[in-house]
Amino acid sequence: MPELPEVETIAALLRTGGPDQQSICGSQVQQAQVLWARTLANMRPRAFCARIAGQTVENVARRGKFVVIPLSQDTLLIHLRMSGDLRVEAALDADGQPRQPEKHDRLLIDFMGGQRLAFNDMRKFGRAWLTADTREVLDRLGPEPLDEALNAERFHGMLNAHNRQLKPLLMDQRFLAGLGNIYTDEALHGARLHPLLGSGQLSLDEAGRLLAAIRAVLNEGIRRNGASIDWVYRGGDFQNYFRVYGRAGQPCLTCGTPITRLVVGQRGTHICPRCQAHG
DNA sequence: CACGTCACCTGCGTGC
DNA sequence: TGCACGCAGGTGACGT
Repeated sequence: MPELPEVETIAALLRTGGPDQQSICGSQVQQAQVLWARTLANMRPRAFCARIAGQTVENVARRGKFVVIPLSQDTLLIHLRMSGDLRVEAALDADGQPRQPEKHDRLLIDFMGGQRLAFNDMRKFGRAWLTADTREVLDRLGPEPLDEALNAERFHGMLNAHNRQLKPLLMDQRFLAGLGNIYTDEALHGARLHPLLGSGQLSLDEAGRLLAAIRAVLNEGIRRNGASIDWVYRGGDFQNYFRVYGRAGQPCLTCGTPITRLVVGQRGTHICPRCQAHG
């Protein structure tokens, strides 16, 4: 799934529009269709459709990996998990008939004025919440890695408050909001840190390096409109600039040593064994 | 508290 | 060709 840069790209496209689509801001919901009930995290389909109808989209933002869509009464929160995607299209086809859902569409929101927001999610892991109080969903998230209020000293303190394997800690959304498997591997390589290092052992210098590397990969991901892999989210090209992720056996772009793959916390993990020597 | 395992889902690539 | 298996950008519930 989309990690922070992909979610940011998707949210920005919905908020400001793009070459082939308009912004959804200011649009009023005409009706919704729920094609897979479990996509709704906190409501049943009938209640969701009744409650969202008539509300107007005020903005589209992001918090961690959540797409945050404030409406006139409630807020729609969407988490894309592994395979989710959001697209905007015309609600009616060329003949004026309601457009048929695409394969794996789970939720459709039609607006007055003829636009449709479609939540497509092959693996059905994605979730949507409609709530008047976003805190009940977002409260558990850690800080935003790109928030300037976070600095090396604070980050060092956060890391040292635990003694956990570095990679699973970075991917824990309660610790820091937005990193997933790809950007974590890329950031650890950028910081020359092994994913299994104990977070409690990092020095201030290492914490500062790690925070800078996290921001560098996230900012580059955003600048390139995210990564597009296989059938999941298309649009960005950051996948062409990975330095370790998916490159097992290929030379490290820094030192030439073959990249190796290991498993950390059940997730495929890619490192340069020379640049990221353990201990 | 930290870590491992499994569950939730569908689809693709690989090897027999 | 068929089929089993491993793998996939995430998260949460358990058990140890």
